[in-house]
Amino acid sequence: MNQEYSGSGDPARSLELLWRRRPKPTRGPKPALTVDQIVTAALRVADTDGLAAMSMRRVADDLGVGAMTLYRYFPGKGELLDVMLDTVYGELPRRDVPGEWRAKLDEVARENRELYLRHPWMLQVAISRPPLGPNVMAKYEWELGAVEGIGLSDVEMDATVALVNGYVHGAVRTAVEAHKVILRSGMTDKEWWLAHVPHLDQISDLAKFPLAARVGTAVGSEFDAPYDVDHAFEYGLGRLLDGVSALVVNRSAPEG
Amino acid sequence: MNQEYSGSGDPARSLELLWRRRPKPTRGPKPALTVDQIVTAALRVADTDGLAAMSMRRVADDLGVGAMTLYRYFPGKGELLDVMLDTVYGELPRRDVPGEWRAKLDEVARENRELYLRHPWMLQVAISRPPLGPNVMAKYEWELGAVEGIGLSDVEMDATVALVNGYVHGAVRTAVEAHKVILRSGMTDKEWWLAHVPHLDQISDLAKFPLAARVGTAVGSEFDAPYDVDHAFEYGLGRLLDGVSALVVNRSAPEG
DNA sequence: GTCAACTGCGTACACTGTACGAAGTATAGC
DNA sequence: GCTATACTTCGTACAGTGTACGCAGTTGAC
Repeated sequence: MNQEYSGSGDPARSLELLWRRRPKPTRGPKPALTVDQIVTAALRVADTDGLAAMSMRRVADDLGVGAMTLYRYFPGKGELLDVMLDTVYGELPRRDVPGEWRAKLDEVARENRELYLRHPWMLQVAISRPPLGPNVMAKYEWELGAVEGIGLSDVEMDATVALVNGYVHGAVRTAVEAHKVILRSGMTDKEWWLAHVPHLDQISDLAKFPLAARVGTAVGSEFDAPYDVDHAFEYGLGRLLDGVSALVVNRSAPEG
Repeated sequence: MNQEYSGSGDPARSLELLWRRRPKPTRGPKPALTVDQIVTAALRVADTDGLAAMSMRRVADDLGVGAMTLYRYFPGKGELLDVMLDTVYGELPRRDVPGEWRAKLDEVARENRELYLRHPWMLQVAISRPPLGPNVMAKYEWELGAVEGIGLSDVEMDATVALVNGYVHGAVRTAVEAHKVILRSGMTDKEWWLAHVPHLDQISDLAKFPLAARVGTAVGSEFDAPYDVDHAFEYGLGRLLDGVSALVVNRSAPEG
């Protein structure tokens, strides 16, 4: 499976694609496709068969054109990924939760989680710099709104949003990988652990790792139900927001 | 660039490789290589030229053998990656910091960070299930030791360690990607932002995203020095440990 | 009518992991 | 010492990948 890279070519060309501001050509044959058609087809492939299946040839095949045709619309695969990302970010409801910052940040985390679960291929795209399309901009604006006016500096606001997003990314990726490996191997975590323990114990006395043996067994026994994946997510998010809370409280009472 | 997958084949064979417990063959020609030699060569390639360059052919070339020779020692690339991972985990100093759990968890985070920075290719390996080699076991044992005896359940201990490790993984990956993209594009974040803003403002009124424009500019202006990357790491880690602290304090005084 | 701009796309290149099978070598058992 | 067998190295082949290049056909501007 591939970890793809979002594009970092000519800014003007990228923004043109993201905002669909490409000037229509006057001469020459009418283009047979549109950017939207290609993005839709690519998203269909990625959603159903995963990012690894989303090759230029496969997307072109699904559209009934030759592979090289796509390069008339996108400079390369990276730019196509950029537009795919911006497009799915448009699915975020971006609800404005009433109340204090914590409820808002919580909503940010949950909506992002839902989005990742709906489009797991997103987790495999390394975004070095965000594609500045309409939906990415709106997402960032909405996320910053959750922590605006609570006493954080601009840089701290960005760091906080990035912290939450980073957490959600990592947590969902772990959960999705865990699920995929169960499908691939046909073994649950418990079965996997139980298949290894006898060999491991024979090769090297497990008593040398008492905590690992105890906790590993406890985790293996309890983490078979999907409930526990949700539970792990809630646990981490709770800790994270508690941590942000400690900072915010500090800022509200700067005498500390 | 590839995101590689660690192997999930036959447990007995994998453990044999990780612990170097392969029974020596009696008949036939003497093997020209050892597992350690191959792992060392593979690590050299990955460390210097990145994970994408670490192909079976390249490693074999560096060893002066044919590509298929490696398959006499490893079932596949995934298993080679497993042994590489376990090997580099052996570089962790695993210092026992005196004092309370927070200092110990802090040390866990910092040592893991150092390791990722020394072997950035680790960030691209999707570990669905950890390779249960000697160093991975020792690492897990050491990490659990940081949160043992402070009132958490076994599952909570595992979740806490996973939370810290997940944070470090995400934070370092972001920092490393940011650094790589600067080298690739020849632009700092600030330059990149300043190259996009004019086009962006022309395409769509930036005033529609007031927070994003304000914070984006602030972040772009301030985050050019390496100091700030460290600062972001410290900020996130501080928040995280604060959050864990809130839970631990709660457990110490169960009347809450 | 001509030309330039534009379209789709076939072919080619340098890669990847690894299945298969051929050819050579060292040893266990006699 | 001979042979069968287990074991080695490794060349070739296959089905993929992104995309550079260039050709052929189509359209609107002049």
